[in-house]
Amino acid sequence: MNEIFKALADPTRREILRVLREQERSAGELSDLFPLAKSTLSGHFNVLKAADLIIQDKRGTTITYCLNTSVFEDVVAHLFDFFAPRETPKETI
Amino acid sequence: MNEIFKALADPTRREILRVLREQERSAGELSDLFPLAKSTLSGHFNVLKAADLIIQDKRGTTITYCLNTSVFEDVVAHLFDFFAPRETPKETI
DNA sequence: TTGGTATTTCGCCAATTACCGAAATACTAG
DNA sequence: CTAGTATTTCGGTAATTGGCGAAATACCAA
Repeated sequence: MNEIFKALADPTRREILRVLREQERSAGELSDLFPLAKSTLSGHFNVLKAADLIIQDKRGTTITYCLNTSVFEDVVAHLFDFFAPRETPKETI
Repeated sequence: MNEIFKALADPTRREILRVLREQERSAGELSDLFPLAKSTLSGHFNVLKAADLIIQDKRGTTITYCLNTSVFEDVVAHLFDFFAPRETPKETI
């Protein structure tokens, strides 16, 4: 979970996730949307992959990334770790 | 919102929030719970304060910190920015 | 005012991070 | 195999970050 929060700390990576929320895109398409070097974007993809926030799909020389929404609940659950009211434990009964 | 995600990126700060979720505590009490220099903890409090994640209450020489749960919904809402299914826009109608 | 306690600020350091351009890798049509 | 495209890896840099100890600040009882 630390990886996820670390990944979300960077605004560019959050923007990448926002874009992928609309639809999956190739590395090239993503790089066209950001004023950054392709190598930089590649590094960001690695961080997001390591955090399981995106999924990579290789087709020939093209790599497509899509959002991994299944981690969403995990993130929210962990947010409850420090944001939920103290009465939460009882309410779960 | 960038401040919040930046604040949440550090495990120590997340732990601080977890502790404050149980109950508010003074800077000294918090520092007793972490194997870190008081100055380091003070730095962490500053980050959390800047992100509006905690609220500071001064009483004499004692400073008490408590969790600011009102930002929780904001955080979750922003999580929807990149995690919500693409159908969300319609469902909000 | 002094001394003691509570806490923050400051200066320094090592590690990490985001960014870049060049080089390398992966793939494929011709 | 070659050339071209797609993408990543690599090495370098500047900025940021988390940690520390010392100094400074804030407060208050005596």
